[in-house]
Amino acid sequence: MDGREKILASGLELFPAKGFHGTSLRDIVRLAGVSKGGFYHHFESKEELFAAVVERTLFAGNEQPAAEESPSARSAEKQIEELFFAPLRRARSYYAMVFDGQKGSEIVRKRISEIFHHHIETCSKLLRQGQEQGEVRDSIDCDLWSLQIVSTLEGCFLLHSVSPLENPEESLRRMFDNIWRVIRKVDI
Amino acid sequence: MDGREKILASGLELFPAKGFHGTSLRDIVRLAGVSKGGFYHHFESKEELFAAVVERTLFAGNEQPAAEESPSARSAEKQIEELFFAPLRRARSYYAMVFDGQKGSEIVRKRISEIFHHHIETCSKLLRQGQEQGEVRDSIDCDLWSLQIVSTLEGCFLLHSVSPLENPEESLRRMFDNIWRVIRKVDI
Amino acid sequence: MDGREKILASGLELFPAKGFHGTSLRDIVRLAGVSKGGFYHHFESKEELFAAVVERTLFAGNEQPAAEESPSARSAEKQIEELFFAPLRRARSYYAMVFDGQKGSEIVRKRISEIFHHHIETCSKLLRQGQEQGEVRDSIDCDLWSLQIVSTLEGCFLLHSVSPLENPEESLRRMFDNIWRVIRKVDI
Amino acid sequence: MDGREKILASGLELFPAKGFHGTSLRDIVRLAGVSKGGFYHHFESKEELFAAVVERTLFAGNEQPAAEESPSARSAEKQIEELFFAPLRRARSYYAMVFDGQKGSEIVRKRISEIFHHHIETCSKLLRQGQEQGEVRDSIDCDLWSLQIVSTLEGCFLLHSVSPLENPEESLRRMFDNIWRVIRKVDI
DNA sequence: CATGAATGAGCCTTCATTCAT
DNA sequence: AATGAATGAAGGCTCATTCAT
Repeated sequence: MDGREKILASGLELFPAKGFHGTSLRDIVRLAGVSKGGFYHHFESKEELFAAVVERTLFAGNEQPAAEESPSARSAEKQIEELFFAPLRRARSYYAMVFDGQKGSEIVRKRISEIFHHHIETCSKLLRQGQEQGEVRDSIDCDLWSLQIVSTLEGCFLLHSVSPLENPEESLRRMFDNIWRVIRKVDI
Repeated sequence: MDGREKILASGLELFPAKGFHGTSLRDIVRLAGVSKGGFYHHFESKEELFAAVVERTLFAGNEQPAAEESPSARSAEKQIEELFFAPLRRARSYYAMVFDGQKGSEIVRKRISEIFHHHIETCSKLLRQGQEQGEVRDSIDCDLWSLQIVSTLEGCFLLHSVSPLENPEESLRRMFDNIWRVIRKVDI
Repeated sequence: MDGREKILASGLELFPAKGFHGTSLRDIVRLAGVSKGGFYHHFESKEELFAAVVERTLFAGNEQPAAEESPSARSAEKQIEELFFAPLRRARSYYAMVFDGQKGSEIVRKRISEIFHHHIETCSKLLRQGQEQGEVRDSIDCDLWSLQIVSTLEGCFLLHSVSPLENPEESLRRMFDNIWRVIRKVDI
Repeated sequence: MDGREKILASGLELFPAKGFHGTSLRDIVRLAGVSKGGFYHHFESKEELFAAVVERTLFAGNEQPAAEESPSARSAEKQIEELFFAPLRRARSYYAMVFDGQKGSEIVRKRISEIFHHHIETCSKLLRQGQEQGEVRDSIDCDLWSLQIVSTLEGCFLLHSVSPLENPEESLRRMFDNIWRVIRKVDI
């Protein structure tokens, strides 16, 4: 493993664990066993290393499905599943890396966690109310659908925040409709 | 508007725009028109202000639906919609605030944006392939459902990263099933 | 107990425990249960309070012997003993208060402690060597006299540092002679 | 003289003159002619430099006697004298450095000085009273022995305050006895 | 008498980056 | 290619003190 690779490995370990700002160059070069000069020999800046680490984290191991151009024999479902299930473990690393605001701040992390839970529980309760009032199908698992609704919305907000969607409100509304078409008691 | 309120207003403006680490106390107190000492008279730390700003951003204006205990006359759908659509605008602020890693780093921001787009497009392409092969309903909007799939997964990862779900893989798989039950050509 | 007295009591508690610089006005007024304004109503500055606390610590309870002018019936030994033994307990408070340099600095405190011990042990060892070589009386307790020698010297340095003696080297040498006249094997 | 040495030299000059808290890093690096970053390249903290300076002040030049293991030809008296007289000049630096409480506070310094003098004078007066009443040998120099008594006690308090003695009262009493055995008129 | 919000200079420390060797 | 001493701006935060109320 040469210098560049050792530095990348350090980044892969430190950024997810401590975030961008929580990781100093000193940490990186110490773990990698290179000098500061050595670091700048391989990377232009700390940021460049971070970008490289994000890249590896999100992509490592699933470039193949994307590259596939010809209609595949495998089902779309299978392929999509593969495309997204593989990153599950990497995903936490990724968010940990990028969600820098909460690092080192138990106060903030806890508060955000509480807020998310509050959303999920409120939604779940409303779904159960809907069941009681004959608006929502009795057969659905309110906790699961609550998670699904909140996940969808949070995910959409997230995507929109990183790179603006053209018409986020419209998109959200249509995704919302998709969900309600399934869980509403009287199908249209 | 007294000192504390002016500081909060500054935080509400600066954190979403420049992230936690990108916003210095100097920026905050200058904008608020108070002294550094004044800041620490009202808040214990920069972090405490950040937590307060996160709170306001995510909660301001929609505590009411949660508080409602008695079965409401309004439909669950309507209420859930209200619960989550109101925060749409605030949400971007929120993610911008918390997604600190990308602040001040155009390289990284762009790369993450590219990666998300790549996911969405790959998924969309696979859905179209599925339509061609008779696996996926012809009537669905592949772009919308691709966005919905990616949003759901990203949102779930996000929730899991902030506060671990009990069985994230199982939950993800069941949400995935929910989706495929709708878009698969042959209903079960 | 009025305001001034409550503040003094706080100082008496905090300065010995945390030193001058380790004790903030905030600590003082909080413990005393007065406002900052209240503090400055009773004392001109933090320093003035410190001086008042030093005063009380070193003098409380033994002004009497000093005031006594007429030849007393009690023996000088008894009186000197009373003069200096009473402050034993206060003394630690006093030094703790004034030895500010080591507060909050375990490194420094430990090092100084080591150095003192090293002095005492070295001296003790030399005395024992002296006994073996017939220079020092066999009957003396080397550990005790080592402590006595070091105490005398440290104390002299200390006095000299706070307010310069006229001829410290001469004084030290004569005190040293006083000691050796007692412990040397062959009395002159 | 390299960076580290220049910084140490600055510490050796500034800490004794202005105390730990009275000396700012700015002072140190300015005098040493290095940058703040440079300082932290050589020392972990201001405290570490302080510890290093204490070390040099108290030990420079007299490690040798301590190292000597084999019975020496020189007399114990000579060696002890060397061990402790050398530090006389350094001692003032040392106490000045560590007695931070009085720095910048003429009020306090003066008061402490007064108190010490008061002790010495009171003791001297009592000794003279003892001479008049036939309790104390006429031949002793009351001023010198007063200084010796106060030095011994202050030194003992000091040692005890920095690192507690096992039985300070007992030790004090025995040292006191040692002194009185010499100065009391009627030997027992 | 008493309050406590406000001050702002100053504190120690960290940081990514540079460059002579 | 590699080193690591040096940089110095900027960081968050504390402090004794003041003063309008």
